Amino acid sequence: MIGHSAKIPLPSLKRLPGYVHFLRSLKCEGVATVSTTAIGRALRLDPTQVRKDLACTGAEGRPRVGYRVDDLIVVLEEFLGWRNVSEAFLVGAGHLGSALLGYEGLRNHGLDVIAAFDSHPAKVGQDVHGVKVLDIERLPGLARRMGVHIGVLTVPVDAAQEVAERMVEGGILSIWNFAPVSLQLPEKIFVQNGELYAQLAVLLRRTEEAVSRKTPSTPEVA
Amino acid sequence: MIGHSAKIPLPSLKRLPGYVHFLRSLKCEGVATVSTTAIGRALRLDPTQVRKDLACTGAEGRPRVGYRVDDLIVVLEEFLGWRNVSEAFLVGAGHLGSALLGYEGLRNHGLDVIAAFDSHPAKVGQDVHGVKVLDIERLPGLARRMGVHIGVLTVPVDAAQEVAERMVEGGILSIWNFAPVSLQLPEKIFVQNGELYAQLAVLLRRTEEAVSRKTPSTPEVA
DNA sequence: TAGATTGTTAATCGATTAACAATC
DNA sequence: TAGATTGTTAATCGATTAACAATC
Repeated sequence: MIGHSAKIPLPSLKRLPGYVHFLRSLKCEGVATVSTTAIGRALRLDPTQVRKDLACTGAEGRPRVGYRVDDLIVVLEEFLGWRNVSEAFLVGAGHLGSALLGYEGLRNHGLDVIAAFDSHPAKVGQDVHGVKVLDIERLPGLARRMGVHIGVLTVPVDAAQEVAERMVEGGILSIWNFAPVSLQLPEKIFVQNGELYAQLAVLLRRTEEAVSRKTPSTPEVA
Repeated sequence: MIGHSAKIPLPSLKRLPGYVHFLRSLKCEGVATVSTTAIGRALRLDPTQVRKDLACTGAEGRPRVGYRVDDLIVVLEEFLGWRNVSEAFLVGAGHLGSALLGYEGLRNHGLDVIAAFDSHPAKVGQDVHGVKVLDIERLPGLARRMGVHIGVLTVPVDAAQEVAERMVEGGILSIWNFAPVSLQLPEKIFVQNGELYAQLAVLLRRTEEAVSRKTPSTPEVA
C-alpha cells in the first residue's frame, strides 16, 4: 500500500528522506512544531519548495504555526514505506555487499535484506552480519517462493547483467544496481543505479573548480 | 586543470561516467566508431541528448560515421579528471568506509584515498585494504601539509558534523558525505551527498507501484 | 549519389522560484 | 489585532526533445 498514492515528482521524492532525518533530530531536541522556513534553512532549500514537497505526501500544516513534527514524521515515513519494511535479496557478498548487509540503517529505511547470494564457493554457507550467504543458483526459486520483489546487486561489473537476468527470472521487479553498467532488462523492471561514479564525477569537477579559484590558472600565452 | 573547462549542466556531467563505461566495453569488443543513436539505445537516452552531452566535453564526431571510440574515451576521461587522480582522505573505517577503501574502482575513476582516519583506538594503527588508519586528531595537520582537498565521510551520523568541521579546518574543499545529515559548513565548501536513502526511497516507491499493478488494489468501499 | 549522422536552433516540458490571498 | 505562515496560482528557469540544415 502506498500512502497518498498520487504522483510525486522524482526530485521531490528524493528530498523526502532528508526531511525525515532533520525532523527526527528536531524531535530529539523536543521541538513540537516546525515551519517550512526552518526546514529550508537547515537543508538549504527554498521554503516554497519544501511546502510543495510536503503537500505531495498529504501532510497538512497550520498558518502561523507550521507543521507538527510528530505528525509530519509519521506522514512522511508512511509515504516512504518505512513503516512496513520490504524484503530484499542481495547478490555479491564482496566489500560493498557486506557493508550494506552490516548497515543497520537500511531496515530503518524500509529495506530488509533477508538473504545474500554469491557464486564463490568460499562465500556460500557463510554468515555475513547475521545474513546467510546462499548459492546464486537458488535465487530464482527462493525469490518466487518467498515473494521477494527487490534485488540489490553488488557483484563485479562482468557478472552484473547475468545476475540481473536471474533476478528477473525469479520475479524480482526492482533492482538497486551498484555495478557500473547499464542493465538491459524488460521495460517493466525498475533499475535504480547506485550512481557512485556520477557523484564522484561531480565531486571531482567541483573540487577542481574550487582549487582553480584559489590558485588562478596562468593565463594562456599567445 | 579541467579539460574543456566550460560550464556543463549537472545532469550532463552525471551521465558522462556511463558513457565511458559503455565505450570501454565497445573498445574491448574491438568496435572503432559509434553513433549517438547506438549509445542512446544502450543507455536508454535520447540521441540528441547524448550529442549535447558530448559537445560539452569538446568531443567531435563526423557526420555519417559517428565518433571514434578511442578518441571519445580519452576526451571524456580527460574531462572527468580520471587521467590524473586526486588524493583524498577518508574518515570512518567502519563497514562502508572499509568497503570504499577496498574498492579498486575508485582509483580508475579519479579518486585516490591515501589515508583513512578513525577516532576508535582499536581501529587506529590498523591497515585496511592497504590504507593506514590514523587518529582523527592528525587529519587537519596532514590535510594541510599534503594539500589534500577531498574528504570522504563515512562516520555515524552523530559524528558527521564535527568531523566535517575538522576536514574544513584542514583545508578540505569538497566532502563526499555518506551520513544521512545535511552538513552545515561554509558556503564555499562543496558537499556531495551519498544519497543512499534518496535512491532507496525511489526504489521502494517504484516497487510498490509495480506490485500494485500486478495485484490491483481492492476498490474502495463506499 | 543517397542516406545516415552530426551539430545546432527552436519548441516543449517540468521543476523551481516568486507572488499573494487565506488563515490562525 | 498584526504578522507569520500555509497553500496555491503564476512566472521563471533550465533541461529535454523535436526539427532540420550541413556534412561526409
